[in-house]
Amino acid sequence: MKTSPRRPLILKRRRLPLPIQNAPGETSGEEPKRPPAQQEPGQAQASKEAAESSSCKFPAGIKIINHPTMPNTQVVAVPNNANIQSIITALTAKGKESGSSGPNKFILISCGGAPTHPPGPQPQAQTSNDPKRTEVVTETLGPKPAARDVNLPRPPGALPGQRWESCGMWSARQRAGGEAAGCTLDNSLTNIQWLGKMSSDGLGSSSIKQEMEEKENRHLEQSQVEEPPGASTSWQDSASERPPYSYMAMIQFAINSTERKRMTLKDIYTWIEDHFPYFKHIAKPGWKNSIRHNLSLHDMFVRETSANGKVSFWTIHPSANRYLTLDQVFKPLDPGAPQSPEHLESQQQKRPNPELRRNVTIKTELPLGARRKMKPLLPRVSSYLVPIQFPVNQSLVLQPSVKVPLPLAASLMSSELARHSKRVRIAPKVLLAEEGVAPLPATGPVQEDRLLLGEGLSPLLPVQSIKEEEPQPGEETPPLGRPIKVESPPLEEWPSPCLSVKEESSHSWEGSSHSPTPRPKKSYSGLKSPARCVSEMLVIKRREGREMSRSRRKQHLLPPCLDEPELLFSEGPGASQRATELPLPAESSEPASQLGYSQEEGGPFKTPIKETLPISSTPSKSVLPVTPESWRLTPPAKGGGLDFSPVQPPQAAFGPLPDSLGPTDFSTTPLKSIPLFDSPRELLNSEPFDLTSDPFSTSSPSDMEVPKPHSPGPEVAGLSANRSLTEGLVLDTMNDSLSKILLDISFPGLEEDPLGPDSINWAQFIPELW
DNA sequence: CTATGTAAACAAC
DNA sequence: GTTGTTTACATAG
Repeated sequence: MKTSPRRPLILKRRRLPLPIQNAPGETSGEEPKRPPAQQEPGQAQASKEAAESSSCKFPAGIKIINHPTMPNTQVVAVPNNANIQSIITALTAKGKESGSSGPNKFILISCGGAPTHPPGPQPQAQTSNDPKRTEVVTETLGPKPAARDVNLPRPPGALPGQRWESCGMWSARQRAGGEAAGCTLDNSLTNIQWLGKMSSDGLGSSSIKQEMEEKENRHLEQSQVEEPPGASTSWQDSASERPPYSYMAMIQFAINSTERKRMTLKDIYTWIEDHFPYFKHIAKPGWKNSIRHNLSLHDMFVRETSANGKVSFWTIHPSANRYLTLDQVFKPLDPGAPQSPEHLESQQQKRPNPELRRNVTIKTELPLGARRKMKPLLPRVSSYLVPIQFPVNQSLVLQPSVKVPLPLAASLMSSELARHSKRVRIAPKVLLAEEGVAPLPATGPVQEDRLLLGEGLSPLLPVQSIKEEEPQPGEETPPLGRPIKVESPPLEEWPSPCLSVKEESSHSWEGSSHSPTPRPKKSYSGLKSPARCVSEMLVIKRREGREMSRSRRKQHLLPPCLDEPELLFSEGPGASQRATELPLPAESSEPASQLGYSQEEGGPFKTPIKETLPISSTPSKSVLPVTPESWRLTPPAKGGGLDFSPVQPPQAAFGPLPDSLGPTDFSTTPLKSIPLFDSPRELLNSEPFDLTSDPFSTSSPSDMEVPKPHSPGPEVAGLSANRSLTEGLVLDTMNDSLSKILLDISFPGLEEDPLGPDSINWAQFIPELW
């Protein structure tokens, strides 16, 4: 597929059969795996049917009302279990029929309904039911061309209970499953999956891809360490070709394929061999040396020792972990089916294009084999859209929580960033030194990315950190000295409590702090105390060091913060507090806010480092250009391209979200849709959160009642209690675009009603919703 | 320069 | 021999 530049992919995708309702969202279901690209036919049909019928008629439960203030715009309340695709198809037909003179824009919002999805668990977040949501914000989806899929967040499997972490847009494929899985974010912001998902989750149900992904993930996870070789099948064909992923990326895939997100060296070897036959059959034996070399070299890989000290597990520093999984990345290219740009490689690396989103253009492939069947997806950067991070999953609705915005913003930012710049790295690598940040789950200073991402998985962090424990029960950790070696430097380095990080010995910078060991290598510890460190340090040691020798030492992670975007809220840094301490996801309380800043964190982190990140991964250097440093993210992964940014969804943040608001009436809020921005960036610039802007064409100012404050942070925060954000879709049949939007719902009841007089009481229009 | 990939020397088990 | 850490070199971008 190519993408036309403007045409929203989504629409295209629409054609595909999405799984409908039912979605499979659940994990359970699972469909058989299908190739990613396509969906099942059957479904497709179904959708068609729906569509057709729909042209005018829509499934039961769907409510359509004219938007009070926006011309040619109708608000469509879709039951959760409805097949969103069908609805979209029908609406599109309807809009086309109407042409410019009639309703040609539709704002879809979930109104509850039987949830198809997963039954069970719902995250707290969900509450989808609330209907109240209305308007606003934006998003991005779409338009852009390349987008691939946005994933919606929740993995089916994810348990609500666990906080889901939604990974936000990025898919979280990983199921969290029991563990925390992290979410994986996909890096690709572009995924469209969300569509599918929406259905399931929010609107409809199903997302095809996700499922697929999940499946894969499952495999991975299940197999965790060892999977059956077959799993990777996708590739198999290409077996003999060298995978387009760097060792770093493969290691991440391997580690992230496990629930615990840790793996022994041997298992890493095994996983790689199983998934990439090339290494099993063709590569020289030296590849293992390279794996080890990469593990030692990159700070993002942290070695943890079991409690008893007998077993070493390699983990990915939470701050740097983008939770990449093979599925996310890889897609078989088929000759026939070209994947689209999307897949392209991410490569960031390779492609110089700055802007191009990877998508399209790129494809690049690796030099090597030139084409590999596997395509690397994109990674980190997002393409245009950033997905929203809300946990959309289930319901579209975002949680009302106030904070939400931030996260979103963050996410957006990140994505954007990515876009703009070249690759943004979302997940920065943290410099170790600097890092401090990361790990902390709870306390820590912010973790930037993680937060963003999703750390949500909160569990992850903790888990990981904890990891020690589990493993060997027996041992346990001795607290004190656990067997492990931790050498971590004192706080500074990694703040995170949990994780262990390795330290670097070398860092001079850090050196200072840490002490002791002559050479510290990494350490990990289990928990470290919570010290948070300040990242201030940040120094970059990095290479800068030439100090070090020239050789490369470990690549440090950058502090995420740095990268992070403060952007979102551009404004203000001030506003944001950086959360230094953000609570963990778990904490919940205010997740969002936290998240938000998390990004900002940058502060803490920031990487001084040269702009370029020292880090290893690296996507590209380019990053900078675009955005200055504000966020520069570092991509951790360098993998050939794959770095995926870690983007993490802020799930946690959301997760916690309260459902709190009950539905109340909201008053109005006009919707603002998001225009399709070409670039996410635009969105951002445009004030992401600002509700004000109206995407849709016109937007009437009036409409915008939304708070929108300009100031980002605040804004978000600003949402008053009576308001909530939720996610919705804007279908513009004039442009054939489908965009995600955040709806800001306000509840009129409250005195405060920000909206003001103007506001509209949606309840009046769509009682069902509320 | 940076990111990667390789190879290899060493050290600790 | 395995696992880890580090150096060196080489190469592509």
